[in-house]
Amino acid sequence: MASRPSAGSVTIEDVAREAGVSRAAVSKVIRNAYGVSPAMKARVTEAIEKLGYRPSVSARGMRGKTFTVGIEIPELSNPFFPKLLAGATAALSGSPYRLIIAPADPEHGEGYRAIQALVDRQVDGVIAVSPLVDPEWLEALADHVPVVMIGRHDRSPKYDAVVSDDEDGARQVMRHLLDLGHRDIAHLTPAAGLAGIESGAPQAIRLAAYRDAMQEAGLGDRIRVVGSPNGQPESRRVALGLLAEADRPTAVFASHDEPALGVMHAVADAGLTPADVSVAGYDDVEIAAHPGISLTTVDQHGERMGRLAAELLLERIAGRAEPRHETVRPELVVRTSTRPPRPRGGAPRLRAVGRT
Amino acid sequence: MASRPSAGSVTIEDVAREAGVSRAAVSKVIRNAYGVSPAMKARVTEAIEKLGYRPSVSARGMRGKTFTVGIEIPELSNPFFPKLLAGATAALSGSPYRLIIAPADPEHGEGYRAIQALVDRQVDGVIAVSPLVDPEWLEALADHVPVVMIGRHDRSPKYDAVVSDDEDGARQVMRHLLDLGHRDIAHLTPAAGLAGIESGAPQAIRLAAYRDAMQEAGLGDRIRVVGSPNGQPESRRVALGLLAEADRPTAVFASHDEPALGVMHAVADAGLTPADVSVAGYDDVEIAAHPGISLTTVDQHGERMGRLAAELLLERIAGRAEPRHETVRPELVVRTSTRPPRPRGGAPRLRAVGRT
DNA sequence: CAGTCTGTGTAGATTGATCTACACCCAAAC
DNA sequence: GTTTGGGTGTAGATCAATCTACACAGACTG
Repeated sequence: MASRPSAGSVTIEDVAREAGVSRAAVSKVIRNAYGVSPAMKARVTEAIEKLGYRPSVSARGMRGKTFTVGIEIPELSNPFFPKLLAGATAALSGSPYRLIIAPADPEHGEGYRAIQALVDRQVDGVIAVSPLVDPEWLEALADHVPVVMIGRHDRSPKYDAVVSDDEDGARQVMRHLLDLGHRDIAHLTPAAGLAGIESGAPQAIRLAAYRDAMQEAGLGDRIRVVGSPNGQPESRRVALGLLAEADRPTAVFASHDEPALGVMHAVADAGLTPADVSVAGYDDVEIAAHPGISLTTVDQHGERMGRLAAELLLERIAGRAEPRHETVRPELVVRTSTRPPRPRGGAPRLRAVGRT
Repeated sequence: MASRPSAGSVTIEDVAREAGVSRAAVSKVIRNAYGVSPAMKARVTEAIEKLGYRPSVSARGMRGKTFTVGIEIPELSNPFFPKLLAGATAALSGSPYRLIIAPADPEHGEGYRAIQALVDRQVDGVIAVSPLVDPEWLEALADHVPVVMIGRHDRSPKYDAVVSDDEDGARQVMRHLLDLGHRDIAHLTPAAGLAGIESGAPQAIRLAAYRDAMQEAGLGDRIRVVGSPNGQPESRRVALGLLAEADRPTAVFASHDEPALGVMHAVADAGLTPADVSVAGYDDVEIAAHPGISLTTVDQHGERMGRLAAELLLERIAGRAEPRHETVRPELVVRTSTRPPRPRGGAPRLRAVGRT
C-alpha cells in the first residue's frame, strides 16, 4: 500500500522533535550508524513511521551520496535496451540504490546531455550505453564518479565495461550463412558501425568480423556494406533499394534486430520470401521468436549484461579502483529466416506452405 | 562535443571569485533574474564558460526547483510505453526541464515505490502511468507536487489526466469482429482489467465495452473473459488452454498487443491460422504492422498522449490550478489477423497460401 | 541643495541532511 | 576515591545554491 506520500514537508527536525531527541540522533538511526541504543532506535523509528518521514535526496546529495545510480540509454524504441534495464533493476533491487533512466534525446549528440543530466543530479554512479561518446570525455567523467560502459570494446583503466563478444557473435552468424551456402551476403550497419573499428562500437566490431569472414571465405570481392539508420522504417527503405538491384544478395546480415525486421519487411514488400533472401539479425529481441517472424539472430543476454553492469557499478561505489572488463558470450539462435540460397537463376515460385 | 564533464567540483563560489563578483550576482545571471548589468552578465558568463560550471541540482532542490520532471513507467518491455516517453521527451526538449524515468520494479506493488522515488528526488512534477495506484494516495501526492496521470479514467480535481477513449476503441474492435461475422469472441485481460470498472483502468473500460457490445449483439451468453498476465509467454500459455477447449472461440480480442502476440503465437502452436482464429489487440505497437504479424489493433497515439501529458504538466508547474482531462481518440487499424470465421463445423484445412 | 528614485550589486539567512568533535554518565579498575 | 573508558547522545559546521533585504551610486525632481 505504502504510507501517505510526503513531499519533503516532514523533515528530520520534525522527527527529532516528535521523538524528543536531536537531529543527529535521527540521522544516525536512518543511516544505521554507530552509537544508538535500542530504546532510542525504537522511539525514532516510531516517530519516522508516524510522520511518514522520507529523507530528502537533495539534502543528502549536498554532502555525499544520493543513493541513486543513473543509466543513460539511446533509442528506447529498440527492445534490446529494456532488457538491459530489467537486468540492472533486478541487480539493484536488494541494494539501497534506485535506478533512474536518462533517455538520450536523439536530437542532440550521442548522450552527452543525458549523461551530464545524470551527473548534475549527483548520481552515485553512471551506466552508459551510447557507443560513440568520446573516451577522453568519459575518462574525465570517471575521475569524478564511477562509470560502467556497456557495449563498447575499448579498454580504459578509469572505467569498467561490460561487452558482448561481438566478434564471436558476428562470426557465428557468418559461419551459419556460409555453411548454408550463401556467397552474396550483404551487411547492414548504422552510422556507428561506419565510425571505424577503433571506436570500439559493437556495430564496428561486427562489421569488421563480417569483412574478415568474407575475406577468409575467399569472398572479398563480394563484400557489400550498406549504411542505414537503425529504425525499422528506415532500414526497410534502404533494403528495398538493395533488393531492387540486379545482383541482389541472397542473404542480409543486419547489425541489429530492428533493422533486420525492416529488411524482412522489405523482402515481403518486394514479393519475396526468406527462401529468396535470408535475413539474420543481432540481439534476439522477444518478437524474433514469434512464428510469424522467426528471425535468426544472436542472443546477447541483455539481462545478464545489465545485471553485470549494475554489479560492477556497486563494486566501484564500494571502493574498488582496479578496472574490470567483463565479456558475455553471445549465442546464435537459428530460426527460419535463414535458409539455403536458391540455385542461381532459379525464379521465385509460389509454393504451398503449411505453418512455418 | 560538450565541454569537460564536471561533477560538482566547480561551485558558484568559484565562479564568483573568477569573475570578481558575489555569489548572489552569479546566481542572478544563471537564473536570468532582474538586476544585472550587461557588463556583469558578460563577465559572469565568461567565467562560467571558462570553469565549466554546472549548477548543482541538489543544492537547487534544497530551495525550490530542480528543473526535473519524473515519469513512472511499468513494464518497459511493453513497446507501447517507449512511445509515451518519446512524446514526453519531445515536448520537454524546448523547456529547461529534464525527464527522468523511474521504472516500476515489478516485484513491488504497482509503482508506489517508483513514484515515491521520484518525489524523494524533488522532481518538479510527476507523470504516472500505473493504472492501479490508489486515487486517494495520488490526491495526497498532488497536494505537494503537480501530477498528470496517463490512461486512467477517474477524474480528480487535484491532478490532470490524459486518456485514450478506451470505450470507443474497444467498441470499434468489437464492431469490426461482429461485422466479420464472429459470434464466439473471447476477451483476454490482465488482472488490472478484472479490478472492476470503478478502478478507471483502461483494461477495465475495454472489458466493460466488450461485455456491453456482446450484450447488445444478443451474445450475452457467449461472453468469455480470460484473465492473463500481460507478458507474451504467459498469454501464449493461457491461450493454448483456451484453444484446446471443445468450443474454442473464433476470435480473441486481447486488451493489449503484447498478449495478442502471445495469442497469435499460440494459434500457430495449435496448428491453426488466422483463418481459424482471428486475433485483435490494442496499442498498435510497431511490430504489428510487420507482414509476418499483421495484427489488427487500435492505435492509441501514444506519442501524442506522452506529449500532451508533458504539456499539461508544464502548465501545472507554471501555476494552473484547475484540473484538465484530455481525451485522445483511438483509431482502429485493420490488418489480416482478423478474418471472417469459418463456417461452423468446417475443419481446418491446409491451404496453399501466397504471401499475406 | 535636500530629497527621491532607479539601477546595480552584496551580505547573510535559509534549506535538510551528514559527520566530526565533544560532553555526559555509569561502571569497572587501580 | 580518583581514573579510565566504553556507550550514548548533542552541538554546530558544512554542503551549494536561492532570495530577501539592504547599501550605494548617480540621475532627476521640487
